Parts: sequence; structure tokens; C-alpha cells
Amino acid sequence: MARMRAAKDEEAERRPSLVDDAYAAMKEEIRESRFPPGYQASEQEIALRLGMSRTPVHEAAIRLQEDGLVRILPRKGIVICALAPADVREIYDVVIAIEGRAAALLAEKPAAEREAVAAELAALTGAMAEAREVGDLAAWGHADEGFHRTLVERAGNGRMIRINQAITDQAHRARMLTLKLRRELGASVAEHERIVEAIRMGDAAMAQERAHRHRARARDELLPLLESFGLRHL
Amino acid sequence: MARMRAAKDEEAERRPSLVDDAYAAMKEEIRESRFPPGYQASEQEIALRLGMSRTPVHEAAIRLQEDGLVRILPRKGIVICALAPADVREIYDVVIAIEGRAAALLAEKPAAEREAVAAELAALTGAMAEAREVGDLAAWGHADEGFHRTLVERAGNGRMIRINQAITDQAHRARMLTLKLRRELGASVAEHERIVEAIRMGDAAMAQERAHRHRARARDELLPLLESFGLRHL
DNA sequence: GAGTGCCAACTTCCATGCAAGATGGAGTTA
DNA sequence: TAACTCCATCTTGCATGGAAGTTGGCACTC
Repeated sequence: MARMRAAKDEEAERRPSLVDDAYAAMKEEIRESRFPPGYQASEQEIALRLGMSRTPVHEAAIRLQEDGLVRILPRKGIVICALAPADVREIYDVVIAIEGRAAALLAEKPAAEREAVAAELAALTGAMAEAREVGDLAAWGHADEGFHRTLVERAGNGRMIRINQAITDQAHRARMLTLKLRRELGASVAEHERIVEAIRMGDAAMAQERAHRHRARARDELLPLLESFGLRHL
Repeated sequence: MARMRAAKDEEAERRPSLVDDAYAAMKEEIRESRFPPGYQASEQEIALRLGMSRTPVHEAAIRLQEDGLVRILPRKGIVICALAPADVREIYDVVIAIEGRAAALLAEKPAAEREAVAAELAALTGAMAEAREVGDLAAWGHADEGFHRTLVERAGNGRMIRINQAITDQAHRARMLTLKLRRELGASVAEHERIVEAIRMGDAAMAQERAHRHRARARDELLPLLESFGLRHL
């Protein structure tokens, strides 16, 4: 009878603790700018709002600090990290490194697997093109995000997935902002198609190069915009 | 008078808290395999050993879990993460991504800066060659580690440096083990020289490619060794 | 002997208390 | 008015206790 829970023993799916709740809630508030960047909150205040004591909030803050989303100032409070253009540049370089390698790894997989992933990525690219046709910016952003996440996740490297998740979370606010500024939605669709093509052909070097160029192009278009807007942070 | 501490206000250099102490101590014990992989420790026991209460140990454990060095099993304890060959492979892929990008970034810097970094890296490569001549394996490992760390640090991307630090910490035990198994010390020296040459020439694509190949070659030599030894973990 | 249930011991989770560092403003002095 | 000191108040760092989950082994049954 106890055999029925064999999977649980290995996979350890546990119900979330208060710390997990606090972590998720705070992350969500930061993502949605309910806690604006630069805002300094006290653990007590957050604990009160979430209906728990300071301890789980404090421990969640440690994890968020490790993720680079907040900074804990000893005996002063928690500040939400702001994103300067220099930070966005750093983030882009990490993404270029990770996605480039992920694309190469995908291209090195056996043909059948490659084809399955390529189909999945092509579907997301198709959704982007469609969203662009009808002018649905939110749908475009969703599909674009899905494409990039899938690219990394299907490479099957847990550590890369984790790094990608953390860096994507950091960039989320900037992404929301820049989504509205974009003028080159068509270019992204075309570049995605070329990345998928390289993966499908099994050309790792080309896949990496194209993923790299795609992100570098986006960076070179967005960073001047951010700087011209004089955005010191967010 | 208060002006004297102006630097401190910005730079926030604080004396380490007990949490920092616990974090450093536990990390060190893991690195040196004093806590062997798979070992399950209780927070109480560690707290006792470090002469503090459970709280700072618990918070340090959260950070170590975020770093991927331990896993916290709810209501069971802290287990030291073991490294399977699959993990080593994952780590190599991350390193390939990060160091490849770092090498490219270095090659894109202005000539003067490039030259300074190249000189620094060349010196470390020289130290490796020298250590190899006299058969000093520890010195060789030290210089090699310095080369790879410098490669990433001089690229000047704080997030990359952080990722590299975390992943290097994870790999430390495996590195210590495989250092003794290595037969190809000369190949590494030659490959390092060629990476430095590409940086010096300002050829980003070549620098990335050479950094990539260097790590891929090392991986392909070490992984079969690990697997043939039947090392399921460490 | 094999299987089952139960309990005592051990573990973390979380709340809370106390101490100490940081801060901002009132009051003092020149 | 400008600058300085002091203190009330706010903040977290850390210790500790109670609650609840987990485990391993002992006794009991068949």
C-alpha cells in the first residue's frame, strides 16, 4: 500500500511553506511593480500585509536577494533593486551566453528530438507573427517569452534553466516597459525562424550565432531608447 | 567630520554577521569534503559546532541551497549535494556558455585594455607552463583556476562573475578529484595561449570559439574518466 | 519469522522577545 | 542662522520555545 507513494519519496512534492508563500508573493509584487524599484520596505510591514510573522518574510528576502531582486540593508530594511541601463546590458550579455549555448545544444541533439523542438519553437514563432498581424502586443510578448523560455528549457540543462529563470525575472520590469517601445516586431519573427532553421539543420555553430545576433540586435535597439528616455532606473 | 565616512555610506562594507560566518564556514567544510556529499546534518548539530544558535545556520543553509551546494529537506535536515556525471556535464555547459561569452567580451574591448588583460592571462598561462615543467600539480591547478577566473572577472559583468563563482564552487570537489587524473597539462597551456592570442587580436568570434573548444575538450577527456571510475557521486 | 501498528525521539517551521544599530528631529550652543 | 548633540523610535540580528511532521524501532499479532 505504501508503494502508492513511491513517486513522492523521490520527487519530494511538498505543500508550500509560509516561506514559499512569502517568496512567491513578494516576487509577484516586485514583478508587477507594486513594490516599485527603490522602494524600501520593512519586514514587519510586509509580514503584516501577508498575515505572517517576520521570520518567513526574512527568509524569503534572503532568497530574493540571492536572486538579485532586492538588497537587504542591515538594520535598515529591504530595498527593491532598480535596473540601470548598465544592468540591462549585463543581463543581455548573460542571456546571449545562455541562449546561444542552449541553441547549440539543441542543434546537437538527435534528428528526431531536434525536429520536435523545432516544431514547438516554430509554433511559437507562428503565434508571434499572427499576433503581430492583428496588432495584439500582449499576445506577441507572451509568445516571444515562450519562445525564449522553451529554447532554454528544451536544452535540458537544469542549471541553465535556473540561471535563465533568475535573469529573466530580473529583466521582467524592463521588458514590460520596452515592449511598448518596440517597432521591429517583424525582425524578431524572421530571426526566430532562422534560429529554428539552424536547429532543424543540426548546425550548432550557426544556431548559436543566430541566437546570439538576435539578442545583440534587440539589445542595440533597446538600450539607446532606454538611455534617451533618461531612465536611470526601473 | 562626518564627511570622513562618505565612502562607507555608498559602499556599505559591513562587518560580517553570524549568518555570513556560518555561510562561509559551511561552504568551506563542503569544499574540503569535511561534510562529505550525501551527508545529512542537522542544523542543531552545525549550530553547536559553530557556537551559535540555529537561526543563522538556517539562514546560511538557505543561501547554500540557492547556490546549489545543499538541499534542505523539510523537517528532515540538510543534505550535501552530490555530483553525478550528469551534473558535471551540466556544469561544463554553463562554463562553456559563460567563459565563451566572457572571452568574446574581452576581445571587443579597446586595444589598450585588451592588451592589459592579455598580459595578465599570459602571465598565468606562463605560471602553468612553469608548474608543469617542475611537476608541481598544485601550482598548475592554482594558475589554471586563476586563468579561468580572471577571464570572467575582467569581462566586467557582475552577474556573469556571480554565476561563474557559484558554478565553480559546485564543481570544486570534482575539480580536486580530476586534477590528479589529468594527463594533458600541456594541451591546456597551448589552448590558453591561443585564447589569449585571439583576445589580443580583438577577434571576438575566435576568442569565443577557442574558449568553448578548450572546455569542451577538457570535458570530453574527464567525463569518460569519471564514468569509468564508476563515480556515481562526488 | 513476517508483517503491522504505535510511540518516543528527533527534526525543522514559525512566532516572539530582547538587544543593538540606524535615523531623524528637537533642543542647545555659538 | 548654522551646526552639533542627544534621544526617542524604528529597524533588523539572533536566541529560544512551542507546534507539527518524520523516522526508526519495539512490541504485538498471526
